[in-house]
Order: sequence, then C-alpha cells, then structure tokens
Amino acid sequence: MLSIEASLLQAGLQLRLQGTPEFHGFMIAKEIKHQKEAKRYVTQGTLYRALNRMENAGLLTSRWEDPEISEREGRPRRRLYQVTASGEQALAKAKQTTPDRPQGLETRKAEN
Amino acid sequence: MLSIEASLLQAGLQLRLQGTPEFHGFMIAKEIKHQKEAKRYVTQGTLYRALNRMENAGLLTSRWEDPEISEREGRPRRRLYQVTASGEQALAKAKQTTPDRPQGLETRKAEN
DNA sequence: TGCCTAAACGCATATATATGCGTATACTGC
DNA sequence: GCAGTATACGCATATATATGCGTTTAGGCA
Repeated sequence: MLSIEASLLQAGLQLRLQGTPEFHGFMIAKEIKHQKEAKRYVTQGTLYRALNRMENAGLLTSRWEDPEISEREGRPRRRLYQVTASGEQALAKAKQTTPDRPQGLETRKAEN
Repeated sequence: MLSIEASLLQAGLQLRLQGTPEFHGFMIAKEIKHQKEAKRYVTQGTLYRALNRMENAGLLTSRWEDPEISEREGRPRRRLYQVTASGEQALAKAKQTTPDRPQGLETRKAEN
C-alpha cells in the first residue's frame, strides 16, 4: 500500500462519514495540498494515475458525473469515485502493518 | 466587424463548405495559429469571449456536444458552433466595406 | 550487499472552456 | 483634435482529467 493510496482511501472514507459518498480527483488534490502543509504535495500526474490504478485494483469504483450538473455549474465534468469494501479492508490492513503512520508517510532520508 | 470575428466567420463558412457544419473553439485556435504564421495569434481569453459575444449578437449559434462522444474519445466536451444566416450576411457586408482584406487584418502601426 | 528492473513519481503539456484583472485600442462627443 | 469612456485584448489562472517522457525509488534476486 503506497502512501498516496492510503491517503486517498482515508480521505474517501472520511468524506463518506461526513455525508459525501463520492469524491473526485481535483477536490482531493486541493484537500491534500492544504492538509499536508505543502510538504510532499501530490501532482496531477501522480494523482490521476493513482486513482486509475486503484480502480483497476478494485479499491475504488468510478462513474462520470451527470453532464447536466457540470453544464449547469459551468465547469468540466468530474469523475466521481467511491471507496469499495475491498478498498476499506486494504486500508485497515495497511494501518495494522504500520500503525504509527495512518497518513502513510513512509521512510525517507532527511532533506534531500 | 472585428478582425477576429471576420476570421471566425470565414473559418466557419469554409469548414461548412468542406462538409463540417460545426466547429469548436479549440479547433479554430489551432487553425488560426498555423494559418497566420504565428503572427497576431489569438489567445483563448480573446477567442472564447469573441465566440460568446458573437453568439449573443446572433452571428453564431452553439450547442454542447453529446457527452457520450467526448466520453468515448476521452476528452473534455466541446461547444459546437454554427454560423447563422445573420453571421453570413454580416461577413459579406464587412468584406464589401474593406474588400482588400478578407482576413480582416486591420490597420496597425508598423512593428511595435 | 549490490545490481537490475519494474513501478511510481514529477514535470510538462494536451484537451476544452471560461473568467478576473490590468492594459491597449477604438469610438464618441465636445 | 483631444479627452474620456467603453470595449477588446493578453496574461494568468481556474476547472477537470489525462498522458508522454525522463528520473527516482523500491523491491527482488543473486
């Protein structure tokens, strides 16, 4: 389980608890950028590939937003993701393995 | 009649003659960039505002592309424009007024 | 332990439309 | 003809997803 994957699952589950069952990439990108104090910020190139990878692995499912909504709100269409049961379990297991780092910051050599 | 407006109408009519009844902003942007040898290139900020302005003036009509098409081709949705009869007439009239510059390059002070 | 490879990453850019903001241009009235 | 205003323009950026390409990283295997 990569740190970015854990972060995405975590964020998705948190949002679900707060009553937002689905999330989209751009939203998460802004969220992560703010949360992590601009440290280890994730670029789109990495983010969207991670989402795709996770969907292929069965950790997420996605659907395209109803075009009427995006049209009404005057913006591009979003791809809406949901955490699957499999994704939830995978996160739980990953947390067990590295219990002290729920956000998933893995080892890195100091400043370089 | 602004030069950019004449260019858009001209391009739209030309495409229609060639069997493409509708055009979209991004396509025209690339077209213009190539045609005019990179001189007097039009930025998006100007282009999309011109399209909007022209639609409001009745020179063009637009509709959003069928979302299934953009989804199938894996790209954002396009806004498809057509030159109206009114637009065609306006261009003809503008050509009459300045017959030597069908592309609509208006007066400008040499190189500055 | 060191090398080799596969996966992941960041950067840049593509695809498309749109707007805020400051500047340049053109037009209008005096 | 000049001044003042309205409009158009360019630049930057927003919104959203996605990929090509070169580099870094991590894991596996000898």
